[in-house]
Order: sequence, then C-alpha cells, then structure tokens
Amino acid sequence: MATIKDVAAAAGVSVATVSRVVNNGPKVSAKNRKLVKQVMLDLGYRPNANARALVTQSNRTLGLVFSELTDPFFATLAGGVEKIARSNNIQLLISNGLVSAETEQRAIETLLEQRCEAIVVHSKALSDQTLLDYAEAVPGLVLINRYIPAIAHRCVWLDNQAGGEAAARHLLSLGHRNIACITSNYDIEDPRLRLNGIQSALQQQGLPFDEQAIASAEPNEIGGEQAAQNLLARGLNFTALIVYNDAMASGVITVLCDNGYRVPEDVSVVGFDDVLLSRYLRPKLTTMRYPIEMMAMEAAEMALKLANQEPVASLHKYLPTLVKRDSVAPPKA
Amino acid sequence: MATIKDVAAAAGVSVATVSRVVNNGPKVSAKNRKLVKQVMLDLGYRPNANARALVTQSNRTLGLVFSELTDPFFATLAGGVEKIARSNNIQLLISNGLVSAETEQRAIETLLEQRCEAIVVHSKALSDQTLLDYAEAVPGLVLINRYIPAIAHRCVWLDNQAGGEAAARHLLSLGHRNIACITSNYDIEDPRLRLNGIQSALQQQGLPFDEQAIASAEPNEIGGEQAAQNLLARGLNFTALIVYNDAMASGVITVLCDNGYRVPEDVSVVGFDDVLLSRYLRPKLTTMRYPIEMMAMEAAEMALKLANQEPVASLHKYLPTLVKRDSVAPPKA
DNA sequence: TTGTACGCGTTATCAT
DNA sequence: ATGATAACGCGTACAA
Repeated sequence: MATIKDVAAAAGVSVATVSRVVNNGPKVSAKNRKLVKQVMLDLGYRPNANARALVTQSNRTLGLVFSELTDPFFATLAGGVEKIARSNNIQLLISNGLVSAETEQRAIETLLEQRCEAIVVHSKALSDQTLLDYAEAVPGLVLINRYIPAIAHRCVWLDNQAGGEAAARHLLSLGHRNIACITSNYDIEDPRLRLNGIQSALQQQGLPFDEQAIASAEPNEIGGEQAAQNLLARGLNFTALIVYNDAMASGVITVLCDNGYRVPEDVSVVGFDDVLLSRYLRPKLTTMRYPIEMMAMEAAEMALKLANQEPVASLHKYLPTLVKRDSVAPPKA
Repeated sequence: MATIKDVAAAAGVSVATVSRVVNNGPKVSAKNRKLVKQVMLDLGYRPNANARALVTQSNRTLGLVFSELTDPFFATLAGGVEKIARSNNIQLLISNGLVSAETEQRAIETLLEQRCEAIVVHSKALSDQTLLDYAEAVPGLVLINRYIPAIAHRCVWLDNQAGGEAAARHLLSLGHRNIACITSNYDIEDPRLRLNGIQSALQQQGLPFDEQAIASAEPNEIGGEQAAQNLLARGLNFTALIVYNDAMASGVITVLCDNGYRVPEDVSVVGFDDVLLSRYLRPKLTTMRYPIEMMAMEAAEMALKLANQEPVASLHKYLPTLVKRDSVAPPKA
C-alpha cells in the first residue's frame, strides 16, 4: 500500500506537505493541496493508523472485554458500547474473556498491547485485586456489571439485590405466599445477590425462605427446563416462580405448560433482564428490566472521558425496574 | 507505559536482547532471559502492538464491517467471526456500516487505515463495482451474504431463491393452495430473490402468484404485525403464510392469535433465519435455517487464508434448510 | 551470545 | 508556504 513518501514523491513535494493536507493542516497552498489530494486518490493512499498511533501516542481505539456475542444480553451490551464508539469516531476492538480468569486476563492484556486508550471490561472471573491493579495502571479502564468499592467511580453496575427484592415484593403484593426460585449455578455473585433480595423481601413479610424451593442450573433455556422439572419433581406447592433470567424463564414456561400448568393462572413467572425475547414469549414475560444498553453506553462514555483526563460522576449504580406483562397474576383463591 | 528501551536499561542489556526474549527468540542466555523477564514484570512492560505492526507489516487483526450488534442475526454473524479470530489469536476490529452506502464505505476505509490483514464485509448498500475495487485492492477481503460473480471465490452467500422455493414447496406438499407472503420493504435483493423462489414453486404447480397476497414492512416484529394486519384487512383467503424472517413471523403470529386465528390449525406460518427466538416462540416456529454462524466462520477463515496468500475453494454457496417445528400443519379440509 | 544501527509510516519541530 | 529531520517503539541484519 502506498505510503506518505510515495505520495510525496509522486506529487513532487515533501512528506511534510502531504501530512499537512492529510490532516487538513493550515499552511499549504491551494495548488499543492489540490495536487496532493489527486495523487492520494490515484495511488489509493490511506494513512497508516499504526504509524500514526505510534507518533501521536493515541490510536483512537476503545477496547471491550466480554464473553459471548451470541448471547442477546451481551450483544446488547456490545451494541451500547459500539454506539458510543461510533458517535465518537473511535474504533471498537473486541476481546473475548470467555469465562475463565486466565482468558479474561489475557483479553485485557491484548487490549493493552494494542494501546487502547479506553477499555470497558466485563469480568466475572478476575479477582477484585487484579482488577484494581489494572484500573490503577490504565486510567481509561472501567468495569461494567461489577462493583468494587475502592474504585466505585470506575464501576457501572446493577443493584442485583434490589432487583430480587422488587420481584419478590411484586408477587407478595399480589398475594403470593408460596414463591419458588430458579437460579443460575454459575459461581458469581449476581445469583447470590438476587436471592438475598428475595429472601429479604420475604422476611419483611415474616415469611420463611425455603431452601427446598430453590433450583439451580445453567442460565439458559435448557437449564430453565431442567430446573423447572426438578422443582416439580419435589412436589412443592408454589404459585409463583422467580427465575434468574429470561432465557431460563422461557424454558420454565415450556415445562410448566407441558405439565398442565397454565401461566399465569396456575403459576406466575417473573424473569430478569428484559431481553428482546421476553416480548416475544407467550404469555409475554413479566420481568425485571436490566438497562444494560444504557449502562454499556455510560461505561463507554466514562472510559473515553477518563482516558481523556476528564472527571466522571462518583456513582453509577442502576436499579432494575419491574416490567409488567402477562406472565404474572394473583394466585387462585 | 514502559518501552523496550526502559526494560533494556533496567536490565542492563540491549534492546535486541529484550526483543529476543519477548519473542522467545533462540539466542539468549538463560540468565539474561530470566533477568529480562523479571524486569518486564516489574515495569509492567507490554509490547506496543502498533510499533510491532509497523515493522512487521502485519498487525494480526481481522476487521468486520456490518450493521447491528443488537440484532440476533447479526450478533450470530459477528459471533462466528469472533470465534475464528479468537482461535487464530487475532484481534477483532468492528466497524459499523449501518445501512447507507456512505457509511459502509467509510467503515471499510477505517479498517484499511488500521491495516487489517483480513476483512469480512457485510454490505448491502455498496455497488458491485465498488466492492470489486476493494476486493482487488485488498487480498484478504471477503464478502458475506452477497454474491458477485466476478469474485465468486471471495463471496460466502446463501441461495435465497432456493430458500423461498423450499418454503413454498413444503407448504404445497401439505396441500396448501392459498399461500400469502410477508416480505421486507428494504431495497435489497434478498426479499426479491425469496419471492422469486416462492413464485417459481407456485408456478411449477400451475398455481398463480397473487400480487395482492404480498404485504411488506420493516423486517422486525412490529413490521410483522403491521403486514399481518394489512393482509387480514384485505379479506383474502389464505391457509399459509411465508414470512421474511423470524422476527416478523413473531409479530405475525401475535396478530393472528389476537384476531382469533389459531396457528397452525387455521393458518400455517413459515419463518426464515432460524434465529434463537424461533425456538422460544409458541408454537415453535417452523422456519428456513440460515446457517449464518457457519457462514461467518467460513468467511473469516477464508479472509485469513487469502490474506496469507493461501488458496480457497471457488464456491461458497449455502442452502437454507427447512426446520420443521410446530407452526405448520396441513390446511383444514 | 550480545549489541549497534537502520527502517517501518507518521507527526511535529525547526529552519528556510 | 515548504522542506529536512528527529522522534515514536519495535524487529532484525549485521557486526562484534
């Protein structure tokens, strides 16, 4: 590919002049400017972003560490980050952290080697300390879906406990007293926090929280089916089900229907995330909205600001909100 | 951030030696190798990928031009590309082409400035000629979901016409004679080709293709709802519906049910794409599977090979296959 | 085994 | 207004 030297030679000017017209620099004669532009076109010249990054010490690139593009939740997250990158004319570099601490770390390292100015990290496997170290070393690094008090202003996170509590409260207010839970078996804090929230809402009503009424599985449709089957097999009496996420809820509803339970007449179901899917399900899913796109956009904006030495707010906590649709009803008398 | 010089100085060796240990070069004493590695850790040294790209003339980066991460179809596409990039230890650079020719072109240009060795392009707006020019200029560029005969070996595409035909054939074989269509109003060739396929299947049975039985709208759930309403409003008799994609089909089913039609007892519905959603719908959607992830993976692999001067097969055409689920049944007698 | 020095494509400084 | 030229951080041929 043609370099700036080639252009300079072909146009009979110096590289300095070419550089000026490339960057719309001020001091260059109209005649030369036109000439150089023509030569650039003829040669198919495109400035080399790598060389440029080297000398300017900034490559206008935003890195994103996260796991699965195929998962609608993460796709929405990535979409939010991409929007901000685009509107700022910044390139988006994506690095997959999968689920293990090792790959997450390697993903961050790769981004650092690329000298991304800003980085948005979704990490569940890395320790607080490791993340703290990175945050200290990289000004433009922000955490999404994770809260570490020492760097609270660099974290964009959701109050999972409040979410669990709100879901349970809603059911309680309708009169439900036998509430079962289906949760994720991933060893991260999100499921625990949501469960805590549920428990807390129950306790405030003086109701017990039966450990037997909790089933866990992989946080996807299949997992939802399995967990629902396990729950049914225990022969419990429940009129409502709080499910870890919408994907699981979908599987849950399927199993419920297959076993002759009507949703919501016999069993109410509440999901979590408010992923696109929840609007397509029948009945349409009542769920806790996880404003992940908005959060991702804020995270990206913060990362850009921080990379640019600009200040950011000190708290970026989001609250899930209840989206009432058709999968919840009062319990039968 | 520490440079190779800093490390060299701190370790009391030359930059050449440091470079050797960084790249696991052969000729360096065990003592020095260990020493340098330690110093790198102490200083938090990370090789600068930009500088490296400059001198090696390759930056191990794969670019992807496409539109909407949030759309499950495109997310799956991106996921496929990402998989290949990851397994080859290559960075993924994402550039949004939105829908316009101008932005698509700018997206490609940006990727070229980054000197991506390989590029996968999903373009609907750019002209054949423009794409041809890029393909000629960039050896590692491949097109996905687009077929340009002159560079057939650089295209990974789906036979949309065959898809439409197969969908129609399936319904015909079940005895349906009144088939209506809901299509996308985007001005790209895919909807036209699918319609052609349907028409062809009908003609082979000596059946007419009623232009009145076609409704078009935006290719999403809302569009599906609108198109279905329009179709119903025309008071046509149809026992089956071929819909442009699964998202639209979802809206279609909703409207159908709301109007007292049962799916599939009263009306059969066939979707297109076999997006995750289709398995969650009730009834589960019968649809034409668009093997987009596989196609994306092949496109990415091809791009990498071509960038590496390796040969690739001459044809990469995919056929949509029928996925029978629960939204299709024979017409009532 | 180790070090020196050049070049990769740019930008930016300083003369002219 | 224009042109040399010194960085930027790194890989590597060549010399030692």
